[in-house]
Amino acid sequence: MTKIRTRYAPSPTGKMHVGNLRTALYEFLVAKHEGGDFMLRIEDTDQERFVEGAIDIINRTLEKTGLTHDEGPDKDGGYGPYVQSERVKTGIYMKYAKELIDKGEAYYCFCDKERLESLKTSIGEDGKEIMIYDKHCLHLSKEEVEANLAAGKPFVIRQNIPNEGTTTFTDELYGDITVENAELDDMILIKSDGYPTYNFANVVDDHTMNITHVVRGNEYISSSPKYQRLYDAFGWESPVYIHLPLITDENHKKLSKRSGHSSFEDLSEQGFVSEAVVNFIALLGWSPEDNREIFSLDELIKEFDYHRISKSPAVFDIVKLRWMNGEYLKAMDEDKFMEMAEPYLEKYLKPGLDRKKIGAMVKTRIEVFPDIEGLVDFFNALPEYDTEMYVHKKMKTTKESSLAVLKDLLPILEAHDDYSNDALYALLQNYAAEHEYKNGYVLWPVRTAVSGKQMTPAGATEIMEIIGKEESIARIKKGIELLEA
RNA sequence: GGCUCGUUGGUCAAGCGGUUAAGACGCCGCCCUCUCACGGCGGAAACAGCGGUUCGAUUCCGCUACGAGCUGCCA
Repeated sequence: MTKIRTRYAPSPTGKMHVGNLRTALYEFLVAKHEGGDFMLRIEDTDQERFVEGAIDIINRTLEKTGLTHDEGPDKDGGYGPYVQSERVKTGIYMKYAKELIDKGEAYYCFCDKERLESLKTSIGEDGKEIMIYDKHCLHLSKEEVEANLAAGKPFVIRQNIPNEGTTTFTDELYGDITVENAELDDMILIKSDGYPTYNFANVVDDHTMNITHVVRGNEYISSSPKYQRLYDAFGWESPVYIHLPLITDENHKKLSKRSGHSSFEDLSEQGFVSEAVVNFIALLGWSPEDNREIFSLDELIKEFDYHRISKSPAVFDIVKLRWMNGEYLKAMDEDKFMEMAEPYLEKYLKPGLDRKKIGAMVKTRIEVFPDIEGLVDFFNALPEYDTEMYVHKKMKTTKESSLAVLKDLLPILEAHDDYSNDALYALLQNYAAEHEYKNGYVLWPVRTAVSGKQMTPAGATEIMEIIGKEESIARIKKGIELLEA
């Protein structure tokens, strides 16, 4: 069996969309699962849409996600160049286009904008326009074509598709797909600027670069019959096609910038770790044989069987991604977690607080790093709070009981000097036992007083350990004051 | 409008003619517990509709509905 070769062929037009990232991931996995090669090819034939810096984003994203390519612009594997604009200079596309013209499978077209415009017909209420080229230039005589060319008249080269018959191609997931040739437009192969269209370049490149498996988004299914005709016209063996289902937003529409999490960069900024993102999108449209959900990239390579890719579109559920990210955070070793959490802790905590202790508290309680802010804010300063918080049914506490406990405890805590968690806990537990109170009966009011919050990432005594004796006493006094008011 | 593809709980999904139709997220309840979270246990919740084929359809076929994609000198 020949070695599998796949390619990720993005056009450098901006951020890395998660749909594109998933395509890249699947292409990578299809190849790596069988020990094949994964290649990066830059499709920049549309100079108008080219965005400066977009190639850097692609490279950076691929690197961060671990989708390392075996060949690409920066890694020659003997099939270069790997950037289409550079391939244009080699004349490869024009050469193959002319070959098609010789075979009668393509032809020069000199129609100008106005004529093309007149071919448009609008349909439906929304004023949508469609255009089917009428093969006008196909009927030009050889002499006319020569004359036009000699006169330097701008031209494009179109694919010649007959009006009769059908064309069939085979997708690994969707099976045979057949369309009437009459439905197929004579698409442009070479643009008037001499650049090939994606439609043409992709066929020429995939063949000349020896790509065995073409993995791409579902949106290409409609044009695949045209590509198939190109392969057939050249007499080339067509690659294995694997078309991927769409990823949509919660409204089942194409993921857009508006959703706020449509690109890998957005997600990184929102505090998601790349391993979780990769794991999550792997499961958007593919599932393993067993019920496992947490996969490292290496495990994905091992388990990935492209036959199990689904055919229906998937909604990008940010809530589940958050859960998965939380799983990654919990499983992360302490050092790495602290390293990644540090910038956030530093940002959200005032100096002097024990960031290491607080980081450990927060580890099982956050899903993404920015969640830290809302959990630790009370360490910096006691927030304003409602004394209703002292009332807790299960702890059997009321405002009165809380006030009594706090007043009772104040001198004890003032006299006590060891503000370590263990010592404080022993002290309070002891106090509760002496008075035959349940632990919660005394700990609830203390925790409320020192935090001013309904819920905290730590217990009363842990909080006191962090903020220290002076601040603890001050907050308890404040609590007494509020309760007495 | 035409063509193509799709349709299992709110979401991701297993299933590939006979099942009490998995599992996960989310939601709810209980337990654990110095609150919350973690963890453990349990619950509600689905085969789009209609016709075939078949002894038997979520699974196969057709139609309808709904959704999506394509219909660019964009990819």
